[in-house]
Amino acid sequence: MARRPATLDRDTTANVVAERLRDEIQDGSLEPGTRLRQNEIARRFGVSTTPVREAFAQLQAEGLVRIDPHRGAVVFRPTAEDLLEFYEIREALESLAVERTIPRLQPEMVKDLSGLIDKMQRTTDPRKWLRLNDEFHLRLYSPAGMPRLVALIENLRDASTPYIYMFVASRPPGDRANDEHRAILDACVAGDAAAAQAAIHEHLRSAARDLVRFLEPPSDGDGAGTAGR
Amino acid sequence: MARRPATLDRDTTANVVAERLRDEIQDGSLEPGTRLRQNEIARRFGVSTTPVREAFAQLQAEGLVRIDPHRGAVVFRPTAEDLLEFYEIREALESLAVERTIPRLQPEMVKDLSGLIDKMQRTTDPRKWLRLNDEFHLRLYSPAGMPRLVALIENLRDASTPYIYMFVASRPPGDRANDEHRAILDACVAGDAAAAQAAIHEHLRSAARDLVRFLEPPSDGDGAGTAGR
DNA sequence: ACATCCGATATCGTGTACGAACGACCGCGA
DNA sequence: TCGCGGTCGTTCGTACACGATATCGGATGT
Repeated sequence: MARRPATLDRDTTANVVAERLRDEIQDGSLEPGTRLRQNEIARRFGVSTTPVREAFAQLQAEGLVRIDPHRGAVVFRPTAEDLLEFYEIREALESLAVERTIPRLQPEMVKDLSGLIDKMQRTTDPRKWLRLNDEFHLRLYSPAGMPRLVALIENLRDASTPYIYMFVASRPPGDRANDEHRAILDACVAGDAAAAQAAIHEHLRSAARDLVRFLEPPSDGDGAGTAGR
Repeated sequence: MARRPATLDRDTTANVVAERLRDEIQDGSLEPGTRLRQNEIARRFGVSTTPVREAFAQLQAEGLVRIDPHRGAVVFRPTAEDLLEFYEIREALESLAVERTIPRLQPEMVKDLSGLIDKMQRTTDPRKWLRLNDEFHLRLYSPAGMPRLVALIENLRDASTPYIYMFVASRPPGDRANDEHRAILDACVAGDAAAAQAAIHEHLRSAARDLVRFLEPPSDGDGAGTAGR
């Protein structure tokens, strides 16, 4: 059946399913904690269950869903501690990346990155802002010539994206992030590795602080607030 | 204790297939570059092809195999640069882990780790030595209370294990690694984070040096030494 | 009468078998 | 020698059967 124009199938269906699910998770269409039933997804995309399973596996590898054997897949819902851990790891990783980037940073790349910051400043749509944000960081690290490192960073960023999205959607992006980005870039241009790393630390720390504050509204007397997971 | 990270469960056959393949890759039974045909593997384990595919996906996520769409899976063969990159990333990650471990290190754990070093010193079997080596590092980092970080480190270690195995199998383990382990542990006991991190750096750097030297026999006029991959 | 425990049923994930699609290889022809 | 088409092998996708797990209802005991 599904005899679709094969031209667009340049990817395997498992990949396209994974891609669409990833988008839906990251922009909040699928909230953390949602249970993903493979039959339902398969029907929804007009495919069979096997590629859906493969897609689940991919997403699990990326940390976006969790699969409990014989029980199914749920959209991953990290705890506040998990998020803090992610950010600490990212501090170490992005610190290394920016250190390696600095000596190889080309002027044209600087211009490029600067343009990205400007564009972010003019963007109000959360989804677009997030995409630009990711693009800025990944492009910034690409001159380091360490593709695995960049991939790891990308994964970690993806894992917390749903929450950042919720946060950014709730209150406007704010200028602070833009200032911090500018500070990072300036330090890189100046060739000052220590300053750039410090700026990254500050950037990530403030983001983590915001996020945790956002996730844990002041008084939550433990209890079974969210029994999920 | 620290059982396998994500989904280890002898329950589903996909996991057991993945586990056995992982072992075979890591101890060299399956050399890097080998093409894995799902029918063959399925027959060999007496299962169907679907769980084999799932197993491939898991191993790809761990960086042990590479899957090209419509072409199949091959055991991953990192280049020398890839290995160097892994080790640089590990320096950052393990550095962070040991820093977080130090304030929480319990005396009994120290005794435990010390025992592991002794056992390694008495071990000549490469496979056993490797297993103890991994165990030492992962146990050392476990008090940090950062499970994701430990999982990342474990993945990176796994990715280079096949090569370390080849190296260790070719020439006896040597005492240097043991001395370095001892130095790391001593610094931790002394509560000297900086010294511990320096020791880790030294440990990883010397390992990386050995590995690269082993992979690239002296005179190789660049060229297409190993066109693989 | 209420709560608890237990068992039948339904639902969903897992594994098997088969057909379809794609890429690789070989031989034929110009 | 180089390009082209056919054939084969392998992977990818589908449909179905099995098994495990969760849910709901009923029976039992206090």
